[in-house]
Formats: sequence, C-alpha cells, structure tokens
Amino acid sequence: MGIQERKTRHKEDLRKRILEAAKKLFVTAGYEATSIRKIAQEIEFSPTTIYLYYKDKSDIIYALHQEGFSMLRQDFQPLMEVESPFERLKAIGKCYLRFGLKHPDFYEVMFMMKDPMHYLQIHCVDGAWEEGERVFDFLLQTVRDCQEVGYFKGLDTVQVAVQAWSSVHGLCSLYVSGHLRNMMEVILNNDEQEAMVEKAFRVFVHYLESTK
Amino acid sequence: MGIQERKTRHKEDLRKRILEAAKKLFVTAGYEATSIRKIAQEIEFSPTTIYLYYKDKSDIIYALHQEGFSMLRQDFQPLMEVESPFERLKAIGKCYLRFGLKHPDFYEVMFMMKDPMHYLQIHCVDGAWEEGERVFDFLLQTVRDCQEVGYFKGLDTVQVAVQAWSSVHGLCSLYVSGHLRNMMEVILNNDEQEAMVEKAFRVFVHYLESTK
DNA sequence: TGCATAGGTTAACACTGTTCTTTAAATTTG
DNA sequence: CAAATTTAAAGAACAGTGTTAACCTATGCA
Repeated sequence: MGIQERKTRHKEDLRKRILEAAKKLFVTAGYEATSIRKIAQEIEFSPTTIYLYYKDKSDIIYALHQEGFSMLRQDFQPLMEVESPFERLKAIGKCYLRFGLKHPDFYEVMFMMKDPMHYLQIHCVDGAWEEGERVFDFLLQTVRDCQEVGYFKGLDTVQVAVQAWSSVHGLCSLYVSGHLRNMMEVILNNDEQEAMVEKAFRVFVHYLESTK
Repeated sequence: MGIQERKTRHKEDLRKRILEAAKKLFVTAGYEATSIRKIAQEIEFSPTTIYLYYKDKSDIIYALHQEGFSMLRQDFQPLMEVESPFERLKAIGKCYLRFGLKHPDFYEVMFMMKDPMHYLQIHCVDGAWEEGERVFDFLLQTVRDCQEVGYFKGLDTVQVAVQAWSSVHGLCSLYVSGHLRNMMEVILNNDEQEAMVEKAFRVFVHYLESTK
C-alpha cells in the first residue's frame, strides 16, 4: 500500500498547503482580502481544486478558527502549573489579552466573526467547538478554585466566569475593531492603546482582588 | 425659488429613502444581504443612482452607524435625570445592554464592525465620531460623579470608564456574535442567553458596589 | 428655439464564491 | 500489454458583488 499511502500523504499535504496559503493571506492582508482565487494563485492551483479539499470558504475559515484555538491553548499550557488559583486567574486574563493584541486577525475569527459560529451551528460538528469549551472549562475550574480559597463568595461560578471572559473579551475586541482608538477624544497610537488596555485590565483585577 | 426648493427637497427625500431602504434590508436580512443593487430595487431606482446620493457603500453603512448612535443617545436621554451617580451608572449599563440585545444589527455596525471606524479614519470626518464620544463622555462624567461620592477611590477615571464599557460591550458582543450561545456546553436558547447576560451584568455591578 | 445642466440609466469592469462539464493522467482490470 | 475505469485537476460559466464611464433626456435659461 505504498502508493496509496503516498497519495493520501500528498493529499494531506495539499490540504495543509491550502491552509498555509490562506493563513498567509489572512494574516498579512486580513479576512476580506483572503479570497479562494488568491489562495489558489498562492499555491499555483486552479481555484476549483480548493473545493476538492475544503467544502467551501467557511470551511477554510473554520480551520483557521481551530488553529487559533490550538495556539491559544498552547499559550495557556504553562498556566496550568500555576499553584495559586487567583494568580492563575490573573495569568489567564493577561495571557488572553496578550493573545488578542498579538494576533488580532486570529482573534477576530475566533471571537468576533459570526461566520465560524454559524458554521458550527449549521454543520453540527460533533463536540461542537470542543476547543473553545476546553478553554472556557479551564477558566471555569480556575474560578471554582478561587472560590475555594475565599474569592467570589456567594457568587455563581458560571456567572463569574462569563463576566470575567466578557471583560477581557471586551477589551480585546474594542482594540481589534479600532473602537478604542476612536472613542478617546485624543486619538491613540498603537502603544498608547495597548497601555490603555493594560491599565483597564488592572482596574478589573483590582475589583476581583477585593472580592476576598 | 420654489422650484429650486422643491428639487432640493426631492433630493433630500431620495437620500432619506435610500437610507430607509438600506435600514429595512439591513434589519431584516443583516449586513451581508444589504447590497447596493437590492437597495436600488427596493426604491425602484437604478443602482448607479445611489452613487449620486452616497459616495459609496461604506458611506451608507456609516449613515446607519450614526443613526444607531442617535437611537442610543435617545435611550440615554432620560438617564441624565437620575440624581444618584451610582444609580445612573448602573442604569447606563443596563440601558446599553438592552440596546445591544434589542438591536443586534445596529450594535454590530456601531461597535463591532471595522468598516465604519475605518471610514472615519480615512475620511477624517471633522469631529470624528462625535456621537460616540458624546456617549462616552456621559459615561466618563458619571464615573467622575461616582468618585465624588466615594466610589472608585484611588482609581483613574478614564481607566474605570474604559473598563466598564469593555465589560458591557463584552457581554453584548459575545451575545451578538453567537459566541455566548456556543461556549456553554449546554446550548442556550435566546431567553436563557439574555438571562445569562443579565446575571453576568449583575456580578459586575456587585464588583462596582464594593468599591465604595 | 438653441443650449447647458442636472438626474438618471445603461453597459461594462473587475472582482467574489461556487458548480457543472471536461480533460488528462494514473491505476486497475481483462 | 492494452483497455477500461477511476481520480485529480482545470476550464468555462453562473449569479452575485461594488463601482465607474458614457450616454441619454427632460428641464431651466438665454
């Protein structure tokens, strides 16, 4: 079965090359500029060939969506070792924030665009958005751990987790969409924006600290 | 100058009709489905006519963006009368949240889409995003008032305001984008989602209350 | 009456995602 | 080995998008 193997390997390879090309266009020029035809041009194949490897465009976007989540989970990996629950919670927030600022394009696909979520709902992927849930479970468990050492007393674990997620997501998405820049009467440059995000995060952390 | 007047009135009228048609398509079928050609079909004019009244599509989107802000400001109007600063702050949050849940399409254009912000940056509209700034100023002043009666002690006004905005925006945008629905392992229906948003908001309010 | 001008339309360009049909090569079978 | 079959890839085309240049055509004015 050496021939068969080589063929499937080639096929897997091309599938990967398509995704790499998509990612390259996506990261350098954004979602809008990532068209099937441009991806095809990048890998020097016909546009129609792409449809032999991906069902449609949203399938490709979803693949990038998944890749983003595996990146984020990788960033989270070392934080699992943090002993103190509250330190871990703060580290998660900081890490999430840094991810959003560092990979705005990925952040957009992962947490802002409706298409990938719609794709999940339509295609009913088994274990729908497993990656996302795993990330949220990590947050959920950390909140629970925090409660065990005296934080968030009398509050519901899920509600606290959703609220915490919303807060950091709010900062990330306002940064990514450019609303933070424009809302301030003084227009901020990139560094000032990042500093603003950082400071607002610290205010939030201050709130959390006083729940103990 | 009765004739001239009639003409300019007609012109203003058509401009308004274009926007009304755009809004109708936009609210009923979403942004994606709102094309220049469909707007034209709606008002029974040629697609190119639209370009005599709006520079391009982003110009129309920006007009909707502005309309959304005037709607939000109208919702905020009665809150200016609320005497207690902290009650006012809570009311602003609740009102903002309700707006997001009630008008998800407008919320998307106003606070999530990059295009209108990009439009502002490109076309350098004088008093760039005046409407947005006015809304933010209202929040800013309310935070300042809260500080005067003992809340947010030792914290920076702008940072507190940005953080508060981020928190409610985070909830709204996760709801609008469908991420809240999909992140929970148990898939929520619309009512349950809204309840979740409400509860997470209350957790946040709880944090703010304990800053006094 | 002739001319200029504004309002509107037609045709076209350069794109987009996607599908149907066709070609060409590789593989399996007789 | 030759014929038949499967398979990967591509070409052409459809229906749609935003946008522009060229062309009417009816009105207002000299």
